[in-house]
Amino acid sequence: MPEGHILHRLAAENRRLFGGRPVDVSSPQGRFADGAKLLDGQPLEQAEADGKHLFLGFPAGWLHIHLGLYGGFTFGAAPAPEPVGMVRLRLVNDDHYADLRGPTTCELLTPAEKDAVHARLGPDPLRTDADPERAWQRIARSRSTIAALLMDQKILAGVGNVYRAEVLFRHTVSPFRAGRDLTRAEWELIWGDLVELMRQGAAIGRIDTVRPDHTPEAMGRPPRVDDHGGEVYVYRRAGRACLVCGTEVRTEAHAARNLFWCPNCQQR
DNA sequence: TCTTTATGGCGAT
DNA sequence: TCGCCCTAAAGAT
Repeated sequence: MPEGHILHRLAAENRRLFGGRPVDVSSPQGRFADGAKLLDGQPLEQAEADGKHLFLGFPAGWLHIHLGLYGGFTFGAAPAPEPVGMVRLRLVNDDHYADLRGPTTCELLTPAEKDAVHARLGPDPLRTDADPERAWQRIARSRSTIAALLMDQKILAGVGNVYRAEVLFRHTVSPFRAGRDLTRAEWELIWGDLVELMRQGAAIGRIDTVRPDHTPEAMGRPPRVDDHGGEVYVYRRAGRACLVCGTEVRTEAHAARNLFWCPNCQQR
């Protein structure tokens, strides 16, 4: 269930549980057996995220993990139980274990290869070294829709389908507007909002985007939590009433991903 | 016991 | 734009 905020949490969690001490590394499923053997018994020295990429630093190299659409970590207290299902990677020390299932990527990289991954990513709103100007330069010149641009990891790293839908709603921007038709002021508000929303998402571990004045409580409706565990305006709310104006929220496949928007609040 | 779905991304066409 | 890869859980039959 990974957008960028989750990866930053995972970096912190791995650092907290395994940082600075030797880790038993294995691949119960077998698909990462060779890499696991190289890392087994080494201390975890560093952990960081960039966009949706997670990097765990060991003396033998950087373990590069990308969760893809449905990869995920589970953590628990030692002793680790018998692996359940397809456990690609297992990290264990005296106190804790972590299981990784279903990642798109789980590989060992050299420092140069890791640099190459960073180089092909746009600025990540959750990183202090992010330069939003790099993203703006590309958006301002692009004929692609802002919906497609926000999801393009070369333009902006870490934003996924939920944050895309929600940040466009919050700024009443139609997903179908071309990047080059956005004003600089609109972009600056969107970027600033992403920084704030994703920081909060990283802090609490779920995506909440509904402003206090639009919560069900404030609107006099019964409380509600969406499927993904947070409160959102439009993501996966197709056919239901917009929390602001009551218009039916729409959905449509756009570049192979489901897009959600309010046709009244977000006019072209 | 199936089929579908998912907060991603890649390569082929 | 399409098919495909990774996996588990929910929904349909």
